[in-house]
Amino acid sequence: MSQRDDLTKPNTVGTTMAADPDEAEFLRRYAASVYEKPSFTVDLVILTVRDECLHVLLVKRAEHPFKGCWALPGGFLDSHRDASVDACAARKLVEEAGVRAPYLEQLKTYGSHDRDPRGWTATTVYFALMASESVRLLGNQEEARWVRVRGDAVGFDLAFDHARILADAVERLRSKLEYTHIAVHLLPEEFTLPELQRTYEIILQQPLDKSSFRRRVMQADMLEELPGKQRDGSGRPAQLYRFRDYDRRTFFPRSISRHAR
Amino acid sequence: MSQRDDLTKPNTVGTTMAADPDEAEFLRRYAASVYEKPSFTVDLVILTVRDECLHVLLVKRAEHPFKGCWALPGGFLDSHRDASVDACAARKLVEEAGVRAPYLEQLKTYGSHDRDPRGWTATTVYFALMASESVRLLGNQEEARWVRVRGDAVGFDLAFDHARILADAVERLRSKLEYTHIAVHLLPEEFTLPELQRTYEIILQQPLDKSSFRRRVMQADMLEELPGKQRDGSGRPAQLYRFRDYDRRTFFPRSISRHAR
DNA sequence: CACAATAGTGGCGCCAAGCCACTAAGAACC
DNA sequence: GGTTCTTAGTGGCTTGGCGCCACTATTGTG
Repeated sequence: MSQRDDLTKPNTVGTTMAADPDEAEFLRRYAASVYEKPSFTVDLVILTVRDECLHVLLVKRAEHPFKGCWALPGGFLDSHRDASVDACAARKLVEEAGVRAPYLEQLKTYGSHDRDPRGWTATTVYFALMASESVRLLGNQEEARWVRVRGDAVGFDLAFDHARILADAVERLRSKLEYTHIAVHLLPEEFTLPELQRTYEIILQQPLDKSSFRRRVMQADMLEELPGKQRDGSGRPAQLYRFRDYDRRTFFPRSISRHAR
Repeated sequence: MSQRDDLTKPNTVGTTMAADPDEAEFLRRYAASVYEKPSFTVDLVILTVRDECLHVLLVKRAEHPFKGCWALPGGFLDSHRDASVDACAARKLVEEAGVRAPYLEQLKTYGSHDRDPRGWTATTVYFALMASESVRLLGNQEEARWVRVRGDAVGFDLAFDHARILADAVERLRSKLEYTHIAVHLLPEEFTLPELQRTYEIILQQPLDKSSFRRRVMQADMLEELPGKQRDGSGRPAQLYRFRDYDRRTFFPRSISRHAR
């Protein structure tokens, strides 16, 4: 405990500091931490399903470094406007994608001296799910675009460590899909069971059995049947459902078994 | 996309900035984010099992705010010494608890304007598991102490939002115990199956069936039998085992069913 | 009216977990 | 030395959810 550099900070320095043999070392390190706080940003992995494929929202960087390169949307936390990291993520979601309140969850924080050529940065990454129908991109279409995700990557390089971050987000989405309901956030409010199953299949990249899937979903009692409503296609129309409670989290008793782990 | 305050930063300002109607607004917000970066710290929830109870390592704060209050160990990231947030957490683990390489996993990042009375701070929290036998507390015993966790809290107030953080860490530990092997990190290298089962029971706060537990663990093929070795007590001696591969992550095919969810 | 296409149901077997009774091996006590 | 206590370890039956697959239902189309 002799080398603690804990939450003691600026305003109290000099007031309650005891004369201590380690004081010089303490102050040296303290000064360093004060004057070289890492830059702190919040980035978003915004995912949706369209055209039978998982897509991620990317923006083209207008400035160096990685100028012209595609990157995850995000940016500096504004301590004046953002009451919390969560609030910052919600703000950026609105500003970048013009979306009301889809699923938003903190993924992980990435920070190192070399992830940004300009020096030490930390970014807290959130991942968001939304229905492709509810997306209206604001601003210049050339700056932001939905990009198809194949496997756990897009087909080209991303700025910074964003490729790694995207891969982590996709893996998290996959593993959560195995035992939770969250795929409903990738669909519009009203949807059919075959549509929901197709969404799971697209993300898990594996066909699912119709009967097992229906049993699983219906036993979880998470859907509300919309009486009389049906959606037609080329075959028999399918019953429309609505997700019952967007706040409740439903866990399935077993994971969907995946052949290749 | 008109209000992006992305990773553009100091050294490039003025060099590649285009004359833009939003430039004034951009610079105002940019300046704010540069001069008011939140303080960035790393805190640790270090957990162990001793005396049939979950314990967390707490330190007594020597400085304001919350002077004299118990808090999670942690402190400022030192951008000179810490190559990454993970490295910072590993360093603090050694400095605070004098431990080599136990289980260490990022939990979550907490950041807001009001979690610290001095202003905007963000902390990335890690949680660590270790065998109580391998713990040797360094420094003054009055500054750091193992504190019993009842439910998901200690019996008194903690500094900052550390009570909430502790509760989140305990919940994460519980949910991970339901489908992974990680409780082995709470035991010494050599242990018996009843000891492992007892560890699960203590953390899950629920008795487990011996037969089911043994089947589950043995089918996962994660333990190595230490031939001839037995540990004796008051009854029949139990077989000693060693965890086979500390890097591999084993998932059980089904969760342990918990009665009260 | 047959047929294609998609939605939805039902039944069988498997597998891991719950539950519980049983055996195994040592210590303590008489 | 045998009985009893205590804890370790095994085995068998039941249960519940999922994989699998066949079957029915309801629409459009030629």
